Amino acid sequence: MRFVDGYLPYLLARASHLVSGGFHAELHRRGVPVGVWRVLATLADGEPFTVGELAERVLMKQPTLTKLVDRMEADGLVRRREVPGDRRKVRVAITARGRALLEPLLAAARRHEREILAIVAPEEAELLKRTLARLIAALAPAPSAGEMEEDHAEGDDARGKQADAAEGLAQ
Amino acid sequence: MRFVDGYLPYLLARASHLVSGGFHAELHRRGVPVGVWRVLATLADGEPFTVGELAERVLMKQPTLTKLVDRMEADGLVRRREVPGDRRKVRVAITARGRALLEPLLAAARRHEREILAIVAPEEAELLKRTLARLIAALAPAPSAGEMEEDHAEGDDARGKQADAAEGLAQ
DNA sequence: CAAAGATCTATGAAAAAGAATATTTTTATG
DNA sequence: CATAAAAATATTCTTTTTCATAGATCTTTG
Repeated sequence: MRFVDGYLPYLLARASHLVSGGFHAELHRRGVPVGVWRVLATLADGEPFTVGELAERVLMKQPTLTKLVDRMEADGLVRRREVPGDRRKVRVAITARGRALLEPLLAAARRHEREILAIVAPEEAELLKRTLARLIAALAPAPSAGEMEEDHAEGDDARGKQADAAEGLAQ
Repeated sequence: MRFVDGYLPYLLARASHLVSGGFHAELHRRGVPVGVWRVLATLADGEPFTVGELAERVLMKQPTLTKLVDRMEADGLVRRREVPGDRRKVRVAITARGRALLEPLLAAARRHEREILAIVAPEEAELLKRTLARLIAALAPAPSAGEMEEDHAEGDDARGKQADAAEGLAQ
């Protein structure tokens, strides 16, 4: 057996690549860049994120995301709003237009996920998700404990959200 | 819970990103681009691959890989050799120089993988790998049944090695 | 409280990736 | 067998990403 075939990082990378591949093809047909999808999906529930937080979540470098947000803002898909307490930060929120673009993509994504999940047994799928979540929790940078303020009054967007609990970070 | 937090493709992508992240930082310190590592690791056991096969395995587009191979060939890390039966194809093989660069990276990669595996229970880790392998097998393009000829006689390279790392690093 | 350091986003130049297509060789077809 | 279609790699041109750093604001501390 070749080295990479048993190497966890490679298995993860390849599985990720293949799993996302099908949906990315779908995005491509619709003319939606992958980054745009990822940003919109992350902002789906209406809670805005700062550029840094968002970059971390969409797995991009901060300058890359800044420029992507520039483009998306120009297209009216998201907008920047200032953060009350801290004028260095900027929060990125989805707009109604962004939501309109996102909606059918979300539906397609759910369909696609179902196809993927059909490949493995249901309990196995559950365990897979849990294990991945554990890896993520153990490796993701700790949210700096001040990230859970609640004050972003929605302007043009309706939404409710649910800032959730502090991360485990045991290990 | 946010949409993406339960969405398998995202869990895979983020876990992959975080898991590889630590090692990529190590590569960066050593001045080795990620693509170079991936190509060398894929060629580690000496078997050469055509550009297309290699691109599929290292998760790059073919033109991207062609250009990476150009650079690596210029650096003497790999070399192209023609394929006997088909003059369209080119096989990319690791060189002694490439192997020399790879060796310590492999050791570091094994160390890193051990750290990661320590996060989850051993049986869980095994199941994780198996599940990922199953997804990959189900989604990867079928090898066209003619890919398994054996004739790559090594020219300038010594073969067979086994740099395995000791290093505890349990946690 | 002023200065130094840290944090956050943006920017600019350089490198890499991507899309489309050219080129060469192989395979299939009438 | 000639020609059309397919396949594999390379190339060109454009867009995106990356690296390094600037600019601005916040935090710490002597």
